[in-house]
Amino acid sequence: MLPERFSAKNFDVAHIRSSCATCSLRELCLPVGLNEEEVETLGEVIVNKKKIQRGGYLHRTGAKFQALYAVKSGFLKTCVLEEDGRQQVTGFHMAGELLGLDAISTDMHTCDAVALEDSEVCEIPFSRLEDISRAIPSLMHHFHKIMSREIVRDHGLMLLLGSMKAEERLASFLLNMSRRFAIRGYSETDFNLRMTREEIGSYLGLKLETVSRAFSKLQEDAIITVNNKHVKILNLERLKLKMGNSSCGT
Amino acid sequence: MLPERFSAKNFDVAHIRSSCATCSLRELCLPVGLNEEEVETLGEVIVNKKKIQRGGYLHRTGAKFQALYAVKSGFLKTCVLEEDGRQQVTGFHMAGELLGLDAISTDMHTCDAVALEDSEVCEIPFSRLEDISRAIPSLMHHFHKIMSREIVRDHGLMLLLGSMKAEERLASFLLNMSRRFAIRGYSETDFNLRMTREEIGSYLGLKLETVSRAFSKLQEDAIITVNNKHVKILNLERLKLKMGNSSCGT
DNA sequence: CCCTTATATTGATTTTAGTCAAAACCGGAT
DNA sequence: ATCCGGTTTTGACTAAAATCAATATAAGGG
Repeated sequence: MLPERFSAKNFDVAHIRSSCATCSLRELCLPVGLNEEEVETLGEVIVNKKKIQRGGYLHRTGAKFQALYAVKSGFLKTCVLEEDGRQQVTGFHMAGELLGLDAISTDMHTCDAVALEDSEVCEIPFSRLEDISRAIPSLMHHFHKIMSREIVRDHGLMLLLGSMKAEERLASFLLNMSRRFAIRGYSETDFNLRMTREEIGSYLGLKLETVSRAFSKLQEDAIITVNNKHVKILNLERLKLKMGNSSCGT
Repeated sequence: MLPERFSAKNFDVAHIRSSCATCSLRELCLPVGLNEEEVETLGEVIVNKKKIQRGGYLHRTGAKFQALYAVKSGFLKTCVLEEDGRQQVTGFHMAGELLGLDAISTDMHTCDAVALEDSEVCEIPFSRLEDISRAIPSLMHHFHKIMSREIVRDHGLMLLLGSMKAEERLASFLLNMSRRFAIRGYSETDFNLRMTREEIGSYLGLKLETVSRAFSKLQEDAIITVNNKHVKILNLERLKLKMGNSSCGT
């Protein structure tokens, strides 16, 4: 039931003092293999727990950067906006994921982070994280990996935005959601989306009507069923095929 | 003539022993304000200088990650490819910029890096950079800023790919090139592009014909002149307007 | 519970970019 | 200089998604 990562050998849950630390550790140190003392050290960094109501902002563009945020529970989106009001959702974020990496660059947040459902995050003061990184090289290295992974993820999204058709984009998106739910121990074929068609569209570079049509098309083809935000994947394999081949099949 | 950054107060060119170090320092430590000793230390990290011929690969997808590369001279592109042959140029890179950040994530390069003209790069062994970061906190922090900036850059590109029309994308691209040439002391209104229309198209999520038409359109409107790879920006302000407003003006 | 508002679906039409094809152009090699 | 392959431009046509518009459906507040 629980995600596989929770069984990591070097990790003993008894050493984590707050449940808040747990959430950050999941992303930040579980795969590192810290010893008990190191986990203690890190646990001390993660101080504040914040609750954000559905629709509330975790941070806004331009706000001073103080801390990274590890999502403890809930679901958030991040989005950047142009002066002319154009908006782009740059990501959806669920438990165990890290937010705010973009803000290190200029000490200001470059995007809005909005809760799509009531959420909890842990604050990780960044300067303290850097200090501790010096003492724990494996933590530093792991942090670098996390940042790098974010870059790789963005490149994947650029490929999607630059070269896929509407249906392929949606298939890709659904498979991504599916995988992330699976990692967290939820069903990979049956889930509720938290975001609107418009938000999906923004993320995928499509208008909401196009997203809706793409959903309908996948349903017609009996690859998924969709009722509003509730999605069932009937045929994972065919969904993967949809993503890969614009020329092949219907 | 020389970019403004070269006059940074805490930087004395006499302490840099190899010209190779110079190139990396430009990206990696100039803005940090290292003292002389620290610059020495960093200088020792940057060992190999590599030359890559036009058309040659700096690294290929899947290759083992050993080092970051700082571009010393020349011009490179990075691109990711899908199994089905689909390709997306994820960036163009010129002197002073850092390549390979994506590879930290999995210890493998996730993209190809190809020289678009004869180029030179400095190798920065990553594990040594991490070691030295421990000794020089400001260097570590600056490195984090560089990674973060890459994420911000990617978000900008996602906004472009997700919400701009062909002409806006091209305008945005030309302004980006213009700015980067300007930083390096070259003309911001008169330059030669190193990449083909196809590569520009891939980067912008457009087909080469569409790129060509967009060039022609900007020329018709007397905003630029274009002869093959040679571009002159006649009216920077109007070019900026093109980028910002899909609805406004012709 | 109903009412109001936000969200989602579907259709008709227009706009945009992609595709296919031909011609012009450029640059490097002989 | 000339030839050749790769690149660029332009045109005609097609495909895809955006836009406009009308309903339909769901969700939240009183």
